Amino acid sequence: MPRYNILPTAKRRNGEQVHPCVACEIRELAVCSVLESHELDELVSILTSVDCDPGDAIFYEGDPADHLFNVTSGAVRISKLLPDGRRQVTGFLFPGDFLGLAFNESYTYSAEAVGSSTLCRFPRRDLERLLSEHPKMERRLLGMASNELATAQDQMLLLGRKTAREKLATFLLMLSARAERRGHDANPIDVPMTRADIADYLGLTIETVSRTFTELRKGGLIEPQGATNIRLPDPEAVRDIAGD
Amino acid sequence: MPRYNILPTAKRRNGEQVHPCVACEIRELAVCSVLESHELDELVSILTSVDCDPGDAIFYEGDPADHLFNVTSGAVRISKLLPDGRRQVTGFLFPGDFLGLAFNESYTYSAEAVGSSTLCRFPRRDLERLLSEHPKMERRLLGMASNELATAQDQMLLLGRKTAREKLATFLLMLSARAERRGHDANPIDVPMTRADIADYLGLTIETVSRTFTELRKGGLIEPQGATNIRLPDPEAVRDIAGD
DNA sequence: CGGGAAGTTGAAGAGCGTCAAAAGTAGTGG
DNA sequence: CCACTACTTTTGACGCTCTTCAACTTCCCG
Repeated sequence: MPRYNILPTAKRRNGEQVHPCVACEIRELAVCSVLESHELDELVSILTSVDCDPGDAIFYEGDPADHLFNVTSGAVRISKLLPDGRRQVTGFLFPGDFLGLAFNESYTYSAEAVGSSTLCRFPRRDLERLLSEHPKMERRLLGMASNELATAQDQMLLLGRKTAREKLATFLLMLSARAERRGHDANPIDVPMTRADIADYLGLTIETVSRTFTELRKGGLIEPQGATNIRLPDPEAVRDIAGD
Repeated sequence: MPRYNILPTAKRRNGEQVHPCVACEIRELAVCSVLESHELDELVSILTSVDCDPGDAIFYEGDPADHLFNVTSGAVRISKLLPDGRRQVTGFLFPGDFLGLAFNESYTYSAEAVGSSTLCRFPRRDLERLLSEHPKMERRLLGMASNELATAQDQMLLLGRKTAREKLATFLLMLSARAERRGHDANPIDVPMTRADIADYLGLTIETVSRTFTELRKGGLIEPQGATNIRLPDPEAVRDIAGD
């Protein structure tokens, strides 16, 4: 079960109390990047911090869409189910990513924490009011939505037309690129999700994912460094396999 | 080759000259729905009408993204290619749908007319200026983008987890629902696209699409009424097959 | 009519899924 | 620290859905 907290004030190294958003490491990536320091106060006033353990549900498909979120640490998995249990993971969200941008009354997908994660939660009504008062936030959100749309189309190309090998290669490069965008190392890649998550994201089974990882490892294209860490000795070779 | 025209004024039945957007049949579905009559003038001043024959390219993946579009008649196909020619159709657009919403410098996909189609074309710079002056247009666009995202996720579920049979059934119901939303009949469905388009949209081959159509026809689930028309004798049965 | 594209059908094969079992990993408590 | 359990991952054998390749048919437009 997620834990909901009011946002604590953060401390600078010298002990000075500062606005929590000002200390937020991923603010530049999030919606908040367009707000001035004094405007952040309005955001904080409607915001709750949410701590999640691995596997915690943030919301389920069909739940009333009362809240919007911003991932601040960890990783979140977005998924949809067919009635018989087949699952499609439609995306992984990382710090800075926005969650819940479906202007319907209900969520059309489920969201769960992959590893330990934290999120900023905004009541939808309050955020919508804030948005209409700050068109630049709306513009920022439109930009983020456009990017998500482009990502979704890349994923459709992957799901519809790529082989298992190409899918895995593309997946690893995606993780690498997203880590880099958040200021982390691009190369030894952190892979926090399980085989089941990866399989459901790539439209494969866990067995095929496992076999394909083995195949890439034996081909010298990946070097596992631990349970959740993979090194790419030759990123260009992986790029060649990924295709697009 | 598409033909570019300045937007002609439209005539009411009594011969009165009226603003072309006022006569536009699909205005309620498009971005334009949020604008007052006098605000439409600003839109018309930056707009060019584009007529396309079947197969005409509207733009290609990689082209500089200088224009945005609104489909006003016909149908448009959005697609991406892999270097070796494998193609994924990521969506079909119908009257009222917005095209080009990728705030990058280049288009990340190609757009082509499926049948004879017309579009409203806006220079990107001009439209962006207009958007920043009319936050309600921006809000409308954000809403449309959210809907597209939800559609994209449905399509990922289809591509990653559905069988050929389920894919075809879902596809037909999608066409039916979209026709209805535009005020057309939901049941004898107009299917203007080729087997190749359908195959590349559903992540299948043309042969599998053809075989599956035959199978559905022999099962009494669809009744072809002509080259581009299909009747569903029992829509509920099709819904059962579609799954979600 | 006639020619080219679009669609259908058949036979064979590949890639990935399914089922099953073994091996590895993590957490828990004595 | 080790044993016990539960879960995740890997590996193997086999089967099925969909693809590939090929031939044939139908449709359409000059």
